[in-house]
Amino acid sequence: MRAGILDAAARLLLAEGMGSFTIERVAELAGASKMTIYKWWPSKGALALDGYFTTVEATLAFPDTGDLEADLTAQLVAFVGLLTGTSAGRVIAELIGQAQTDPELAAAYRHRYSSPRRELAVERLRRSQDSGQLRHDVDLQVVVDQLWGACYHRLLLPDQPLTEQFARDLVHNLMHGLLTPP
Amino acid sequence: MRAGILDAAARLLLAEGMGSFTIERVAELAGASKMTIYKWWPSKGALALDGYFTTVEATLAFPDTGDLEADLTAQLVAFVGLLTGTSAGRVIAELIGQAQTDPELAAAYRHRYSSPRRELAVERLRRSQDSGQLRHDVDLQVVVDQLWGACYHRLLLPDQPLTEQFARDLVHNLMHGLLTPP
Amino acid sequence: MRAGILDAAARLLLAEGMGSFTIERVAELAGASKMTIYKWWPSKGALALDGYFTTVEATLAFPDTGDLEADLTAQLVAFVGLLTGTSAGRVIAELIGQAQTDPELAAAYRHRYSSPRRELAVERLRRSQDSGQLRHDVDLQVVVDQLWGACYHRLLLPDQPLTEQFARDLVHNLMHGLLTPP
Amino acid sequence: MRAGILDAAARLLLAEGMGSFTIERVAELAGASKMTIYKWWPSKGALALDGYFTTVEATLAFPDTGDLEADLTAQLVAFVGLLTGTSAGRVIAELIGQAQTDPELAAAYRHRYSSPRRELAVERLRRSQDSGQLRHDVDLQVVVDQLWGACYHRLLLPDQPLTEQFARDLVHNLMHGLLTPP
DNA sequence: CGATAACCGAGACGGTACGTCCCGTCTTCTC
DNA sequence: GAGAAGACGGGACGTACCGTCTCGGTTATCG
Repeated sequence: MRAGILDAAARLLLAEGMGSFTIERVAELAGASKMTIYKWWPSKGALALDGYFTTVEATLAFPDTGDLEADLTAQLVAFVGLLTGTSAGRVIAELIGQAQTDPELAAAYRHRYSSPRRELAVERLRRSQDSGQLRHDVDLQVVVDQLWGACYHRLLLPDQPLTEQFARDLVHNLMHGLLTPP
Repeated sequence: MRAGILDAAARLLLAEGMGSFTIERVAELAGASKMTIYKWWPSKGALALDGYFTTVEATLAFPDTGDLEADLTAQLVAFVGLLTGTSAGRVIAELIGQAQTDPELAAAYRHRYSSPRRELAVERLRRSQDSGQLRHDVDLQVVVDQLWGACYHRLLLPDQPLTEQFARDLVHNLMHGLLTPP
Repeated sequence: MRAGILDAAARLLLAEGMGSFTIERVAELAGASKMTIYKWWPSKGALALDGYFTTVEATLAFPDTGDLEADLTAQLVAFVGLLTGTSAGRVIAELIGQAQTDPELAAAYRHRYSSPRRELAVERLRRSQDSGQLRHDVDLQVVVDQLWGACYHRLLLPDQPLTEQFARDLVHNLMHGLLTPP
Repeated sequence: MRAGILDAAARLLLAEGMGSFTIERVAELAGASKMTIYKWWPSKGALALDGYFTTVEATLAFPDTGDLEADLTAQLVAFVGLLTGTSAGRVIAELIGQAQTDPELAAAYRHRYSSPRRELAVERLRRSQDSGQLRHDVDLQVVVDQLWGACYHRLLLPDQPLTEQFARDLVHNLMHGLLTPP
């Protein structure tokens, strides 16, 4: 029953987005009772998130070829591709949006998705820092916000397009700095 | 009447957040009819945004002392201060959240707030680029995402704290790059 | 809209009885919103009663031919005919049943139906008492319970059948007493 | 287990009335499973009735002193006392109310309570009829409705109060008739 | 200056979804 | 192997807002 509900939730979410995502419609689609849903998920956002990640489970493994710049670029290009090439972008944006007024969803998103991702990235960065490639005084968490956070920014506040070139620029800018070399 | 409605909207928004922000409650608070509100605002998000900026109108002028790094740091520190020191942070986060499923609000936010801000920042950056301080191959819009976008990231997905040090790190990282100098 | 709702309520009540009488179904049948119903009726029983009497409005005028015994018999025979010959019997029984746990309905039933009926009967009886036909020490309200109340008893607790003969017996017993004349 | 369930049912019924009488709450109170209850009682009304009579078991034996009028008066006064002096009145009213839409309860009430009571009364009356005190053409079942039925009427449709005097009047009216003696 | 139009408050209305409660059935696990 | 524990689909409850829609009464403009 849990599986059926999650499946129905994912189907509804991908087909119609959070705007039409309703506990009643999920229950109907899943042939389940609303009570059953309320028993297991604290909010509709939490259900949407759970349904989304259970079926989609984007794996985006983090490459480590030794060339940090290439690895980061590859990862970010893939991330941008996911956000723009599939319906994942809209769904993630709507989930994050919902999370702003749904603490349960916010917590779930953090524990389930965003924290582990940050950690993966930090680990990869730390290896380069340990090998002396990156400066030792750099707070690697900040780096994450300047790369992936920048992508989320363009996803959520789409003033400017989210392109592969954007992903490449992010890495290049941050690696080499903006200042004209002396 | 417009003024009264905007005032009521702002009061409600600051007092209870988007979760309780309802056109009916705004109408009641303002002593206005719902029809009047619908006549002037296309969605509750647009009203919330309008109410917020009409009363708060954060001005955050962009300094230009000639020292780009200092100017950016000052600006970002002030921005972080706004987001964390007042109720503006929560309100902005909830507005952006709402905008994910409210196209009217998204457009309004873009035209009214985020685009002009980007442009101000880009102009300041361009002056430094023109003067040769910044590399000429840098896309300045990307820089905006790597500074302000990173702040929004920590606002909307608060895995990591949004501190003054974070703001300083953003500028330093990006200006000088992460790579260990040869 | 009130009229449409009352009509729908009456149709549902007569067609399916109180068991299926649901505010949601009335709303659906009437093409009305549940809120509209809740705005005007304090309970589903009150709505059922209102719907019932608005459309049925049993008039059962009280005859006064001068012959009390004949008048009472005629009235009671007609009453029994209404209770057994139409669907009114079941509906009234269910309304009274519902009223046992629905104070709003109980009050409505009393003011709207049962009190005026008692009064009509008492008036007719009083005329006979004034003319000396009935003993002056008789509490006429008690008489009502011994005639109509007895019918309700057989309606609500159907151990014994509710027949025309029963109606006739009620009047005869009470008029002449049970004791063997000396 | 049966005993525990009946006890819980009775406690709940007396404490909160039929409005809050729920199979789930009885199960919880009794520490029993709902299945167990459904195995033994066909409806919640049947359970309520069973619980009520198992613990209360009003005995109200029927006196026979040879003086019919005194016996009937004593019995009815006691009956009215039960209905008004204890919580039995409300419970019985609610049970009869529930029975209007619960056939299982209606049947149970009839077999368990109302039929035997009628029979007791009829037997007492028949003895007086056999002894020539009562007229032979009187249908004794009708008499029951004109005495006890009248009390139920005032219980279920409380337009007029249910008093000891009422009980006395019932007997006197019916015994002696209403007509002014010639 | 008085008629006439626009505007706006008030709030009713059909809807949709909410989150809760209880029904009657069922499975599971324990004693 | 009976029974507690409780999950489950179903359906109604009463509430909150949505966005649309009349109503009147008050302004404010124009004849």
